Amino acid sequence: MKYQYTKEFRHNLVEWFNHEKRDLPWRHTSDPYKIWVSEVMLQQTRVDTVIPYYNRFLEKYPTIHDLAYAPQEELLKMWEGLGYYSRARNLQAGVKEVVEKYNSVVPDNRHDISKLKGVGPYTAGAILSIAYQKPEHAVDGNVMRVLSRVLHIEEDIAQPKTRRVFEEAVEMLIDEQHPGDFNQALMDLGAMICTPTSPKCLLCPVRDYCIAFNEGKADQLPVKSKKVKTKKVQFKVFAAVDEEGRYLIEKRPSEGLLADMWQFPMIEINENSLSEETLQQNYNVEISGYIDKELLEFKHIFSHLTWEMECMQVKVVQKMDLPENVLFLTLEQIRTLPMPVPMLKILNVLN
DNA sequence: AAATCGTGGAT
DNA sequence: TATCCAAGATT
Repeated sequence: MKYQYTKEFRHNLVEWFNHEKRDLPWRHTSDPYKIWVSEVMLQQTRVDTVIPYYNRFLEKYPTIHDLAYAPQEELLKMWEGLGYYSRARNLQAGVKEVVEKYNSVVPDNRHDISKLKGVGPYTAGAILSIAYQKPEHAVDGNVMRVLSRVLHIEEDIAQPKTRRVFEEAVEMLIDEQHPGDFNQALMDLGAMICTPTSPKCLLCPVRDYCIAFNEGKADQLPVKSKKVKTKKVQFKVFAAVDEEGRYLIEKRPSEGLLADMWQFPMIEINENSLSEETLQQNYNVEISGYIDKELLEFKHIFSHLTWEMECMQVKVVQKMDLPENVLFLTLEQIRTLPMPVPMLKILNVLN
């Protein structure tokens, strides 16, 4: 874009934002901690999904100190259903570092803030520009889509190295007087006008400066390579209840998928062995009978894999030594533990 | 660089 | 039903 147009572009964009921006909870604060929480929750997550989580979370943890020393189990319960649970643990680790190393003041420069757990290039720029009015780029999917059209950039936005192209574009265009509004304006424009499909170009405040619109190519951008489809894994899941109504429950490992979340025991279906036998061996219990062999059947789709679950309710007899991270608990107790959505589905069909 | 890491809504 | 995808970060 020619330099004499950049001034009009940023003015029209920010002016549009001032009139049309959405009223969102995190837009009623300038507390860097609260901005931080919102930005982490919003990573790969829709605004409508985040809003109730954000409100509950900040009611529970009003200050950075409240979050820094919260019990991890409680923290994960607050995050339950939001997904990408490492975000919660990284956020707490980052917050704790700010409390202990920076005297509870969130750093106001990219060098320091980028070292915090869970704070990548986008989140760093978002906090710096929105909370501290620093002229820093904050390039997310919206920004890449909008600018790929405005500037007619055809690089594959699925390629990691492409982000730098858009960061440089923002550095050229950004309103240094209102950097937070400018960055949020690009994102709101992407969410409300310059949408992935059927962009509302006739309502766009910057269509005069949009190369793709003026060439009738808005719907052909951005260029994004496709991803592979999910792999399928089949499990037998056991609601294994003892004579006192307590269920076998286990905590997942602290790394990898659904880290530190609790689940009913699940055995990957194997051609060569019975899942019931594996359950008894792995958990050192004895199945004494079936209550419901077809309690529930469903599939749960993650971003990169699909779980096909066949759930059954069985009677079990406890033995002496349970493995680590395995407990027998009542349903009431289990409901206080953080569980992933597929396990909540099973919990919901038990009395 | 490419995989991993959740969930629910839209098309 | 299938696919995409939404304010990404980590490894």
